[in-house]
Amino acid sequence: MTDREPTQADTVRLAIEREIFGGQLAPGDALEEGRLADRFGVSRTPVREAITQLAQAGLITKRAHKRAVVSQLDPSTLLELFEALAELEGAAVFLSTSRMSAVEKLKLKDIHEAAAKNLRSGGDPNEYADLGLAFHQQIVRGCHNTALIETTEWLSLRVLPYRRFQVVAPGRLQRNQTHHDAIISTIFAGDAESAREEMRRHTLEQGDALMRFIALNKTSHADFHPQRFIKEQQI
Amino acid sequence: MTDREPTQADTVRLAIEREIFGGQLAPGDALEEGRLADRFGVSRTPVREAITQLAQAGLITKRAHKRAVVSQLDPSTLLELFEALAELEGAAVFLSTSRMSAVEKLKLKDIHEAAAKNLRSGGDPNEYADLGLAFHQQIVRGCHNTALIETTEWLSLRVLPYRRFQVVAPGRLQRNQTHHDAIISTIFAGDAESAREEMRRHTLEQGDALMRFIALNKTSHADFHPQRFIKEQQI
DNA sequence: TACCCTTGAAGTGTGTACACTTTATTGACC
DNA sequence: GGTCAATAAAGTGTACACACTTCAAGGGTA
Repeated sequence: MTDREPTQADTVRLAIEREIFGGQLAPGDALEEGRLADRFGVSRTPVREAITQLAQAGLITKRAHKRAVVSQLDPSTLLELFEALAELEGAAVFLSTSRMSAVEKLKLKDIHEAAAKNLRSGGDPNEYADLGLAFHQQIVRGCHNTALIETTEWLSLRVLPYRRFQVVAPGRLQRNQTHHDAIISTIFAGDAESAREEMRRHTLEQGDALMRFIALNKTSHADFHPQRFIKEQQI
Repeated sequence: MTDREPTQADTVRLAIEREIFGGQLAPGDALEEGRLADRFGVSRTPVREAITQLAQAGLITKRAHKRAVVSQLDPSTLLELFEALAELEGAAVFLSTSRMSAVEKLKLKDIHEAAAKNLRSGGDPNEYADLGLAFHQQIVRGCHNTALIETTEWLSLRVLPYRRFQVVAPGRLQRNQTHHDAIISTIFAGDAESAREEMRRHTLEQGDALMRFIALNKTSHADFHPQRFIKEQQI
């Protein structure tokens, strides 16, 4: 949708994205064009362009003459996003069930089994989280509908800073894996409608679990810093 | 997602949008920053910003150091978009069935009946098209999930320049109305799953009809100008 | 003291200049 | 005449300057 060889605006955009996902920039933090320009050693022009793009992607929020801020997702918005995502991923798996190639299905199984192994051997929860994301991504991409894939991943991006989260909730991992078991079974059975239903329920529950976790761990969600939590609470 | 009081960049963006939907700017047309700046009496800076936003919205396509171009939707892309849209609108109506208020349902019925009346009395097909869009929009918004609504409307925007199209296909209107009948029945019956299914089928068929129309009316889709066709072929 | 107005600083929005990339054109060479 | 390289033209990407808006602090008035 954008460029071939990266322009400075792209470089800046990617850098800001990384900082958001990495937790250096937390939801609610303000982005001041001048400082960013200095920090990245460019002028304000490409910074402004990067901010515009990120705003359009929903990752940051911008109003005229006001500073841009990293999008703050309050619980109800988060719930809405997960509900929408559940529908989109459900739609994707519905199509994927009949459209994934043998190779793609095999790769999905590999990811799933790597996750199972990680779980049995008590491996790194962050690695498990990555495998979980890969699992979802592999299914979504299996629908071979670029528009649907891009839309789903666009939405997914917005909750990504929060999604890794569930790894810290006790018992979540095993339950998550059980869901994935069910999903993969329906896919291999070719039961598209059940696959959709399983996926919807699963993603919705991820959202619920996240909500509960937030409610338990913060009195206010105003200064809520996902990645920092991960670091603090991890084994 | 953007501003409160419109900045020049917003004004330009809206103007370009209107020209795209109005057909003055056809898919494939190049947007040259300098000329647009002159035409709107502003400098290139706000024009660039408008273009960036429109590119992110998918309405125009941009690559580094190349001129921006009004997005060209080839048939396969168009088909993908309609398939994705069918899933999204299906998801929305699934939720809307249980979430629409009595007032919202009434308004939906009003729109539907106005469309029926237009059809019986052989009214303006363009008005019918508008009512059709309103029908879909009313259902989508009934799901009360901002994320899902915005995502659906975002996707819908991309096919909008093509969607009005069906009005010129013979027999389409009546068939369209029958579909809407079915959808509205399932909603009022509270059968969410059937509503989803009806909606999916309906939107998919809209896409199919459009594809057939394009195939019939153009040897090449390269210089395909939606709104001009509407004007030429209308009663 | 409370309220409002002024005033300054900080930061965004836009105009303009220029460098760099792409594309079209010309002319030389085969 | 056709092909390719050099060159000019066009257009984008970025830097910088300045105007305008917002926000906060301070001072004057009731």
